[in-house]
Amino acid sequence: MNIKAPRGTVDILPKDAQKWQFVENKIKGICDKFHFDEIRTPLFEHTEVFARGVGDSTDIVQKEMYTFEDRGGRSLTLRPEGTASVTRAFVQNKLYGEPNQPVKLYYFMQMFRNERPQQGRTRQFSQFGVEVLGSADPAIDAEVIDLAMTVYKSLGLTSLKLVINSLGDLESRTEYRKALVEHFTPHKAELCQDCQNRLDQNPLRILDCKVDRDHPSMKIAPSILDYLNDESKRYFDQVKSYLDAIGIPYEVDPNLVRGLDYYNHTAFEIMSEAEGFGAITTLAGGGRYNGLVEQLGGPATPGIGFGMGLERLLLALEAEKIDIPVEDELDCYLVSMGEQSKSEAVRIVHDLRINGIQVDQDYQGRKIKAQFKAADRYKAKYVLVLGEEELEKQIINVKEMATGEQVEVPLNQLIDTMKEKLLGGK
RNA sequence: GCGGUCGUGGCGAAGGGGUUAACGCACCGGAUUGUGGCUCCGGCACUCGUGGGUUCGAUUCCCACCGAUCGCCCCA
Repeated sequence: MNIKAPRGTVDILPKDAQKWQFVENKIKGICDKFHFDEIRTPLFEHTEVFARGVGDSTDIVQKEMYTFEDRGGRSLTLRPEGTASVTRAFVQNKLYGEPNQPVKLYYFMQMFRNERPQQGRTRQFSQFGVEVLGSADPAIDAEVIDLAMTVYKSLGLTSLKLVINSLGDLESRTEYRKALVEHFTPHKAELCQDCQNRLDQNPLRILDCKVDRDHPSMKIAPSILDYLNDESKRYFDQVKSYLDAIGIPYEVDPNLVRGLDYYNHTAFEIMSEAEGFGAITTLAGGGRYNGLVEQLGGPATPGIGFGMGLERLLLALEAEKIDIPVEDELDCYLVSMGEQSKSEAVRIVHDLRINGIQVDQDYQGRKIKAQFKAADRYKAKYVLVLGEEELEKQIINVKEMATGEQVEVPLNQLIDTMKEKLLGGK
């Protein structure tokens, strides 16, 4: 039997799980302020959802999906990203018919992509994401970006860079695509294999190719910004002016095209510039996808969202040396000895717990001294000592570990006493 | 899919062809027959990722494979 977790998957052990909880709770609090509601969708979808939603020409669909057949011969795929799934749910459940529009959703979901793992990239990973469906107001674009930035800032990150671009509407994009094909075709033979394919399938993606980055034709390639029609240009300007109004600095990068097919108008990416961060610096990416709902069979509905990598968020926190508070103290530890005290100990532990007191005891058959050592290791604030003597007198010894002071408490007053000490009498 | 580095106890880590594989941390027991954090003493790897080869003999040398990790393409 292979007892190792599959490549590209990791266990999140208790110490780290606390960090995850902290981060998740923080983010949920922010989503609440922004008035977003949570959505949860299935771990897998019919393969077409991603093939059509994400786009056939993308790396995700072409080589990274975990696709399998179920027993009925249906092709299913573990979700590689959130937007297509959420949009499918939006269409299927007719959320476009809800009175409250736009529909503002957030999610915490596991994603799966079959890639070679490295720092900040695993085959199963976690994303926090947001999708707003039903509004084409540039102010909501700014709000979505604001939400992402607020998450990072509230956790204490400072070395961030927001990059934005506009891919324009369908008309602008079509014009631009034509111009790019014209521009690159004479150089086709000099481009990398990937880019030669991209020229036919998705010429925009040539722009963010790292291999051909320094090719002379790249530097003089037409810019999308020159091909935006008036409406697209106005939309982009408004998004930028709202960002200015909020006070979020950004950098416009005409080469930022994003990997997925469904984007138009606003595209953005947030990167970490922290020292010692790995080779992968993208923390979050997103954009507007006004045609996606229709593509998945719903009524024409604009949408915008982003996906934020949580593993990368935690890496960024580490890189900026931001400590996440980890709760590692224990209110009480009960030390008992002797057969008779054991059943009394079991009862006391139960009673304390249902009265709101955190307490644990020994289950290893340890001696007194070792039980105290354990209590010390657990950073117990109080040790409750129960032995034959105490039992006989119907009392229990309560020792405060920090001071070493120990007092006798009648058994029937233990709960009140501990509530008093730990919960301030509440 | 491709390239670099690495693979010795729970963790960190030394070593090097030859009777018992350092050391540190952690853990367990004792000194202290019912009280922690300090100290001292003791215990804790049928064995050095797996398989094969060289050799009288390999954890140490060679090969293959597997795994981890970092990087490339791309992305969260």
